[in-house]
Amino acid sequence: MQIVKKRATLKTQVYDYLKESIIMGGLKPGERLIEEKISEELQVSRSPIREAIRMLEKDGLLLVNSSGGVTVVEPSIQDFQHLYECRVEMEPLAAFYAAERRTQEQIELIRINLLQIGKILETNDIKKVHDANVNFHETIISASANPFLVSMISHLRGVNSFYRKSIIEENPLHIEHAMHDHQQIFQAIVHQEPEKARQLMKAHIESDYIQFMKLSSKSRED
Amino acid sequence: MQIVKKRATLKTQVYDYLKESIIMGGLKPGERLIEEKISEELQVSRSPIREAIRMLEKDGLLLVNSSGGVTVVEPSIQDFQHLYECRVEMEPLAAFYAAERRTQEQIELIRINLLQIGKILETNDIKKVHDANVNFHETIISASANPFLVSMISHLRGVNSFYRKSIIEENPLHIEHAMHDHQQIFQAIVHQEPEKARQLMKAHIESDYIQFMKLSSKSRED
DNA sequence: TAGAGATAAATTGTATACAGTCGACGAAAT
DNA sequence: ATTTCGTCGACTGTATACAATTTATCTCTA
Repeated sequence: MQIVKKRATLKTQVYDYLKESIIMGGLKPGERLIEEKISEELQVSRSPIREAIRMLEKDGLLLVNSSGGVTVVEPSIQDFQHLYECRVEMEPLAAFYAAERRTQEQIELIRINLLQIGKILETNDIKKVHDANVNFHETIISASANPFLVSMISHLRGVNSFYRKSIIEENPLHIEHAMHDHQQIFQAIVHQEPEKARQLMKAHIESDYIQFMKLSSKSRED
Repeated sequence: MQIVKKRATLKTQVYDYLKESIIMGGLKPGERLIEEKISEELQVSRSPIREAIRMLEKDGLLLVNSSGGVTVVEPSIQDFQHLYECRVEMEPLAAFYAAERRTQEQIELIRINLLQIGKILETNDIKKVHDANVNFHETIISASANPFLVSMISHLRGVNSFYRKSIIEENPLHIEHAMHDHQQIFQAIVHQEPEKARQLMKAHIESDYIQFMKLSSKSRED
């Protein structure tokens, strides 16, 4: 383990900053990024900025149009459908391997996470509940101990976060329901029941998807 | 559809060149890339090279070590195992959606591809057989009409190609077997039987995996 | 007024210069 | 001989300058 943190390079910092901005909504879908503007804003030359942009492009968060300009992606309903078609297979797969390979520490991490969610629920702090939920999923994914799976799912979840800010997670009923799912998935992982973990996770993601489709069709009626 | 090809920028050309070199083996696993060297070799400044490197890094083909230098990834047997754990779920998923969504043109593409393989087989040109096989898979993946699936699988297949150059595909029995699988998968897609296509593809990839594991364990004994 | 060119402004693409960092090599000290 | 510092060379990181393109603006014409 490295004790002294490696000095972060500018390109890394710019990358993190832009990614955060996109996911948190500071940069809106469809918005164009101007290298010079970012350069002024962050007091950094264009070189590291351009490298960060190339990375975000590969992450699927930025889109280059034919004439070189880059814009924040604008996921369509169709995109979300495609996203879920992937998530609904891959996260259960991660749960499967997590059940096989999880370490004792990882079990503890999840246990603590679940306890936290319980407490946070009482405070009604939606943002924190959401973060804790994301944390639950990420811990399981990383417990799958498959780097490809980890990277692909985090890619999906990155794009996914465009809608995560929306109302879905604020639906109290949905949260209760999710909590219950999480508990069950946790048990399957603790007891090393891969197939069960997979199926529970699949049902969980599917219910998330249905929830999303309901809300998005409702918002289109408005 | 854009008729006139967008003038390729240098960063794109460098990216393509390096990617090709890595996949084709001109750049060997573990080999370090020196920006200045590439710059001289291609007569291009370091700026576009650096951008290309950032992209290849995200593709999982290059690895940055802690002190900044980049090297070509050296996939371990474990990596291939992880790779297959993903492929064995995702390519069948692609076959599933391909069976649902394939267009008439795509069916024709696959049909032609299968005919070609038949002819090429007689000539014993291993390289061409291999290319045609890759083509078969790629057509199906793109027929799934899910951009996330397409991008993730092509990512996997990119890394996968490190071993594709090996003997596996040169095993004549394996080729015959693969041909048979391909025919069946094609039929399922033509008749729009998603679940059947999925299962056939799964069996197909699994047999590929078993083949690979056999060969790799054999080569370790040598 | 709409449209076609012609300019100018904005923005990206590429090259180059220079600063900072890491590692190898070697000399001095023990 | 081994260790410890320097020092030098090789690279990478970042800034800046300039070229090439694209986009906006303006003017002229029909």
